[in-house]
Amino acid sequence: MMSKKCKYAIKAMVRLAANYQKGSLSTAIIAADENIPKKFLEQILLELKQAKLVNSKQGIGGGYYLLKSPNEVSMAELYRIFDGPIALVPCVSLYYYEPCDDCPDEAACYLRKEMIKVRDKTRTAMMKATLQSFLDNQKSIKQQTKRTL
Amino acid sequence: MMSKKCKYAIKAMVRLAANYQKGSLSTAIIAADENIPKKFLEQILLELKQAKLVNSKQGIGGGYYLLKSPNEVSMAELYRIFDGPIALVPCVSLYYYEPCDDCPDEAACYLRKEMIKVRDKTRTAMMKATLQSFLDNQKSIKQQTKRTL
DNA sequence: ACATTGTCTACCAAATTTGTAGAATATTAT
DNA sequence: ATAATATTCTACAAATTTGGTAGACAATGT
Repeated sequence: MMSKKCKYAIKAMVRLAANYQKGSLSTAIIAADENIPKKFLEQILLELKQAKLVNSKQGIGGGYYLLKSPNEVSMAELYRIFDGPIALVPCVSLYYYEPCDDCPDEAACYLRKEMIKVRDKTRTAMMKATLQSFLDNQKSIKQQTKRTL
Repeated sequence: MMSKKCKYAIKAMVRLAANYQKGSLSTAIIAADENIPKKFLEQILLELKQAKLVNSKQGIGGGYYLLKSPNEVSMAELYRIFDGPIALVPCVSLYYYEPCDDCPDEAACYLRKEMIKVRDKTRTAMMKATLQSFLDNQKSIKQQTKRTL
């Protein structure tokens, strides 16, 4: 499971993506719109700034804005920032590699091959899930509810 | 990431799979072979028994043995027992469904579609990773080290 | 000057993880 | 019978992670 922090980050990023190149959004607005505790969201947005995914402006009319195009930011990237490795075991992680402490000889590990397969499938799917794809979903959902009215 | 408990469970199950229909193995032996804290492993094996994946015999010569064929038990099943949902968010979990508490209207959630895709890819890969596939890996690794000698 | 908004650090409660401890129970060999 | 072996069951606990809150401070626009 993904942490709430990570899910909040995704929702905040989608909100910023919807506002891409249209100025900045305040934490308060994003928090209210997306149902995220404001003070918690502040920390999250700071981390996103450190990761160079967003930038901010202080003062009245200030807030956060996306630095990259919505199709350049994926769930995989956000997951790694907030929840760490996508891999199920550290010894097959691409970005957070560590030897497993219960594993005396990595080359002899009969788990790795399947762990790598799982990682790759998950990773690919998570990389395909870009902010843009979320925006597209949002749009098509809105279209659908409009039709049913 | 997978919990250590789950990883231990997989290793223990592979060990039992290697001994399938050849009698029972004691906790002590499995713990020593697979580098798992014995007392912790006891708890794990009890949970596996409750899940009807293994059975046990007490007393001298006793221990645990696999109830199902090695190709009938997958990593997906073990993951669910020890780490819960494979899905990244509760609202797309097949076995542990729950509404997300930050989500007012599930039908309007623009995250679900991609979350379902990720879940399905991960799930499929985890279901393909059966105890038998681990045994096969183990065998081919042993063959390989034999050739390099 | 003042209201607004982000920045930074510290703190905190609850849950989860990763075990350990020990007594009780069942089984088997002698 | 009894000793040895092995599972069963319950409780406990330290360390880490999660999901936040609080408050002082800094920057910015009007």
